[in-house]
Amino acid sequence: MDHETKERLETFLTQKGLRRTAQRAAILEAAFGTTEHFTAETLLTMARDRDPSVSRATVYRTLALLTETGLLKELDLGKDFKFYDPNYSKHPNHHHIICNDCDKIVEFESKDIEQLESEISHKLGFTIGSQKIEIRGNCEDLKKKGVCSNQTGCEKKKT
Amino acid sequence: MDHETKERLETFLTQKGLRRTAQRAAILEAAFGTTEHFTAETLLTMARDRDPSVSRATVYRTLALLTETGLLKELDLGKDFKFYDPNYSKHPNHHHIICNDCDKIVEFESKDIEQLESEISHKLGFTIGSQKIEIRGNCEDLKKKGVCSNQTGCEKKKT
DNA sequence: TTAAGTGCAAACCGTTTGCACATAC
DNA sequence: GTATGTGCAAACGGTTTGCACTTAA
Repeated sequence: MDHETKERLETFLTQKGLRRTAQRAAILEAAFGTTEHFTAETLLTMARDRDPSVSRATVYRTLALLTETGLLKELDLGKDFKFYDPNYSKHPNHHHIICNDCDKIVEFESKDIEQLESEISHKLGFTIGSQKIEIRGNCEDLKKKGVCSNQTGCEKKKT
Repeated sequence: MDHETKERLETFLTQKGLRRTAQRAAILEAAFGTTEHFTAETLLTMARDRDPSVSRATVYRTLALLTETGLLKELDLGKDFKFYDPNYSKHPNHHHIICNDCDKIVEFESKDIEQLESEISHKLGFTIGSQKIEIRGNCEDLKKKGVCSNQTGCEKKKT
């Protein structure tokens, strides 16, 4: 976790008047110690690696705090559970391209597309709020290696 | 429901070897008798207006058949339930702009955006599959009239 | 006649919440 | 000391499913 992120998290705790608990520390380190997208369940696992006492309830409660402050972005990728994106506050305008084979997620930005969307919205009588683009396709790994690099990205289990 | 749609539904039933039941008829008429997006629950209500014997289970089972055949498009609009789009098979490349105030959904297409997305995907090493764009904003109704036209679009209740 | 379809109620599963206990301040 | 935070288990809500009954073909 870089220094800037650490500082942002400190500010977050202070401004909201939140207590520094061991569980919150473990969850924050887990969430922002990666640039990968994760689910509530994988975050629980990662946080428990740091502090086994972390409960599922606290993970969900902390996720709610982080998303409403904008430190995490909630993603709806068509699965029946949510993903969380720890890169959003640094790159608020990025979009996602997702591999259908291995669920690998790559981020991109495009001023051109944003401009076009803005024009279309205006023509349709809308004041634009947010834009979300999700491209699905196939990454090169399957073709090249016969298997994607990330086949294990989505399995989940309870404890 | 126009003649072309009717024909498509006939083909759908025949090709899948599905029986023509009163309940299916009611659900199909409800689903394709509108160009609006709907939820499973609103479809249940609409189908029951035609045949009160329709059950929630049959609605869900029929929705599964229609989406896997491509006659309906399942939409994930960030709510905790799914929307279904009956216009998709006629306009497979359209996207959505949604009013944050009233949940009004307007559809649009853009070859330019598709082209840009295609280029970006290629650069990132992806073979493009599908593209999904969701713009959120505010429609003009609230500003003009002080209220959106569609405030009742999303409430749901069980029976 | 009989396999496909249906309604009902229970199960499912990710997420939320009430409550009693623990703890940061 | 006390309000905030926590773990646990139960509740929640949209969706799915097992089962016995119905019905189209």
